[in-house]
Amino acid sequence: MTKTRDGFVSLRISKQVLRQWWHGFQFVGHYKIVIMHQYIKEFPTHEGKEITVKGWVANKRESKTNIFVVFRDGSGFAQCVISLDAVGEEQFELAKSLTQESSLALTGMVVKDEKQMGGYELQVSSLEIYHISAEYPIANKAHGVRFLADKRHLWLRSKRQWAIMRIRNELKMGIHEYFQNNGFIQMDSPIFTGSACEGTTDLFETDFFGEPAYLAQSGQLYGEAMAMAQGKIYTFGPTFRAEKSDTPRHLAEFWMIEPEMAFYTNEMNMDLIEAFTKHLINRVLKNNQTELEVLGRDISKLESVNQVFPRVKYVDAVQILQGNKEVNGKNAITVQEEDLAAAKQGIEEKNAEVKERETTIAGGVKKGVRKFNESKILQLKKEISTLEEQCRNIPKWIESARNFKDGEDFGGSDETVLTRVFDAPVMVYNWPSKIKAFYMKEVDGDPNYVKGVDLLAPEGFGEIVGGSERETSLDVLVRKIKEHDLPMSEFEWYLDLRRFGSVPHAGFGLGLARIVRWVCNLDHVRETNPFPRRYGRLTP
RNA sequence: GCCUUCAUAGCUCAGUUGGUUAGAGCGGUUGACUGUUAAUCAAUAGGUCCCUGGUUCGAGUCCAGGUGAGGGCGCCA
Repeated sequence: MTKTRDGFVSLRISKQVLRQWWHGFQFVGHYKIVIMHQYIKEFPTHEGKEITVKGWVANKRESKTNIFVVFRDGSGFAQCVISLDAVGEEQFELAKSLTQESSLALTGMVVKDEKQMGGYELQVSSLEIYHISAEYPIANKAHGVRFLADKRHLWLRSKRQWAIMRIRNELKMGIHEYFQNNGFIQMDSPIFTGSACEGTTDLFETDFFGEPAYLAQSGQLYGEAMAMAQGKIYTFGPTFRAEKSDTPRHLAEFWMIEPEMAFYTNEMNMDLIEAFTKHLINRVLKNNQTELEVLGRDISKLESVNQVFPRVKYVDAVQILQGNKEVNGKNAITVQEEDLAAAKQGIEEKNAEVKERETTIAGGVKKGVRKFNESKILQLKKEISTLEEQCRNIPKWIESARNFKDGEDFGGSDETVLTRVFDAPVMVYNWPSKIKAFYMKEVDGDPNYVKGVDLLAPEGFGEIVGGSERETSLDVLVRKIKEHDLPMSEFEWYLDLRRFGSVPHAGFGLGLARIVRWVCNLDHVRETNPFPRRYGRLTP
């Protein structure tokens, strides 16, 4: 029982229980009874009971005396059976008028049925329609990415998108849980920044009371200030990059998590990254089994996080990438050549199957058999075109990896080639100073390298975390700001952190979209955000 | 910005060496069917073949330019 705002006491109660209690129930004082509906996710606890659920029609199949509604209520999907006998003619006629995405309340008995997703179905005794949906544009079949992106506000209702958003939510909960349980304080870094430290080309400019202001690309420097006050902190907020990056890994607006820890070395930083990542993935594995199943995710690939993450120095990673150094008997270049050969063979096999199925159809078969073969052929052709794209790309990747110049940053394909030789996520550390940011601490005795670390996800997903130990010396920092040709005046407040009790500290940044993409095995980050903002897409 | 593939019904796609009246499935509508899993079966409506120009007796199909999209790369505290 909970007290409502108007001073009444509300009581969660089902219709059936209410009916049982009705005669013996005494109204004493100011009580109000609120009849609550239930949720599909709770079906197991309602087995054998009559309950009401409220939601939408995801799909409908109809026969003379039965209507099967695949019903969704946000908490899950379940089949609801409306039979003529149970609801009577009038309500059955009403049910016939239901279209995809019509909204309604269904009352009925929860019954176990192993064939159903979730293991239960609802045998409906009555229904109440809220709204009959107009013709719904998204059918229960394949659509193109452009069409779906235009219909994002509706696409979110699809089972696959439902699963992704739930996993995204679980990851966010896991992030807060991990940090809160480990002594971190969450801080909110500013979104408006007044200074354009490194030029304005990658920044979104806005008008701040007549002054130019820019949307934040990172909260890290502010996080460092807060870490000097609170010890261990993390930011969790939106960041904005105006780069014209049209790749499956980039968004113009994305959510970033940036922990910063006083008295942490890069070693400790890497330990944290590893423990943190393990926590997140294991939490999803435990709590999102249904969602992972909807996505068809290979669980064993995610379970690989429970191994020790390999830690590879940049110089060794370069050797591995160029094919000069093997990992567990695997050569990066050879693995790519094998992938290429496998793709070519796959194309041949699939082409042969297409021909075989076309011959079957040409022979004259029943409509059902023909349709089955036709849809198979369509699917095969799609798979073939994916493989053909691989055949075009892999040789370029091999070329790029072989000719990789020591001292440069890894490109998207280089990360893919590198991670293919590892089963677990891999950490690359001690990067060349030239390609990394000014605030990274130089490796002791070798100023050509800095104590930075990138976490690369397996299966070709690439960088999801970037971090480093921060430079502590005022003199070195001043020198580096000059070397990077940055405006010293903008960093005066940041340099104060090195003037007043400077300490060793480290931190990292995690892109939420990137980890969602990896966990859900998505081709593109555009599916990771409810309404993604990226180069070439601002609506809906 | 570069490379590459593509643009045909509301959606996903066929459309042969250029040939006369433009094809299927899904979705919509109507009807049939006692348990379906993207149900099935029968019927029905639905088209500026992206745009502009060219070659040709004839262009959805060939050529040139444009526009838009997919994939790869680049850019990328």
